[in-house]
Amino acid sequence: MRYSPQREIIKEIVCSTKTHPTADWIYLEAKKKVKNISLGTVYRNLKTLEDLGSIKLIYDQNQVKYDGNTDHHHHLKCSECGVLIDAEINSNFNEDRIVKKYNFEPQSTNFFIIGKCKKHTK
Amino acid sequence: MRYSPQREIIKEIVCSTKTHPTADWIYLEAKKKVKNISLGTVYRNLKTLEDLGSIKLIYDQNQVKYDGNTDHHHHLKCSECGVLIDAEINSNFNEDRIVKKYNFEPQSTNFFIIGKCKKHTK
DNA sequence: TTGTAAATAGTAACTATTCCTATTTAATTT
DNA sequence: AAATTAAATAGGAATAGTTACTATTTACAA
Repeated sequence: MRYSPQREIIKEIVCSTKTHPTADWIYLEAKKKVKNISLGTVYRNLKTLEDLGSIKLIYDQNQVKYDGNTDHHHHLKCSECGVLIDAEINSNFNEDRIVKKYNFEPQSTNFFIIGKCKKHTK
Repeated sequence: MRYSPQREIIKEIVCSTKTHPTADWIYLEAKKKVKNISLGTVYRNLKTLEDLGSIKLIYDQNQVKYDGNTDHHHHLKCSECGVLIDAEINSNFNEDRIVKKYNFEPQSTNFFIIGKCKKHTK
C-alpha cells in the first residue's frame, strides 16, 4: 500500500479523540490540514483504516461513527446528551445456554448500555 | 387516532413474521394487499406503530429493521447469513461497577451477539 | 529522470428516509 | 342519509449519508 498523507491525517484525527466522530466531522477536521481534501477520500480511507484494523466502526443507532480505540470494549450511551463512553464490561451471559437453546455459536459481543452519564445524573 | 386499513395491514405484516423485515420489504408485502399504497405511508405508520408500542425498531448495523416482538429481548446475529434471532439473554454485567467506575446510571441494555446460527455450524 | 499504478479531487449517482401537498376518507354532526 | 371536517393517504420532491466514476496528480521503483 502506497503512502498517502491524507490517510495519515485521517488516522491521526480518529485516533486522537475519544468523541467517536462521524465521517463528516472527520472531513471538516481534515480540511483544516488539507484544504482541498475530498469527502470521498475521507470515506475511502476510513474504510481502508478499518480493514487494516487501525480503527473501528460503531453503529450508534443509524449513525456510523469511528473509534480509534481498537481494544475490545463496549459503549455506554447517554440518553440525555447522546455521548458515547468507552467501557470495559465483564459480561458473563450464559454462553452454554445460548449454544444449547438456540444452536448458536457466539463469536463476539456488542453491547450498548443506555442510561445517564455523570453530567445528567443528579 | 383514526382507523386506517393501511396501518392495520402494516401491523399485521410486521407482527406475523420473525424475519425482522426492512421498511422496503414491508412496503412490497403491503402492496400485495393495497396495490397503490405509498412508501411514505409505510414509513409514517411504522413510526406511529413504534410510538404506540406495537412494534420495535432494531438497528442492525446501519440497517433499520422492524420487530413485532415487543417483549424485552436481545438478538443473535449470524455472521454467515445475517439472520437475526430473538433471544432471551440473562446478562449479568456488574451494574454497580459501571455506576462507580463511569458514574453512569444504566437504564436499558441492547445486546448483539454475533456468531454462527444452526445452519452454519458444522 | 522517466514510467506506472495507486491515490486523489471533484462531481455524479444512488439509497434510505422524510417532507410536501392536493386528494381521499373515516368519523361526526345535522 | 347528506353534509362537514380533520386525519390519513398517494405520489412525488427533497434531503442526508454514502458510494461510484473519471481525469489528474503523485509516490515510488527502475
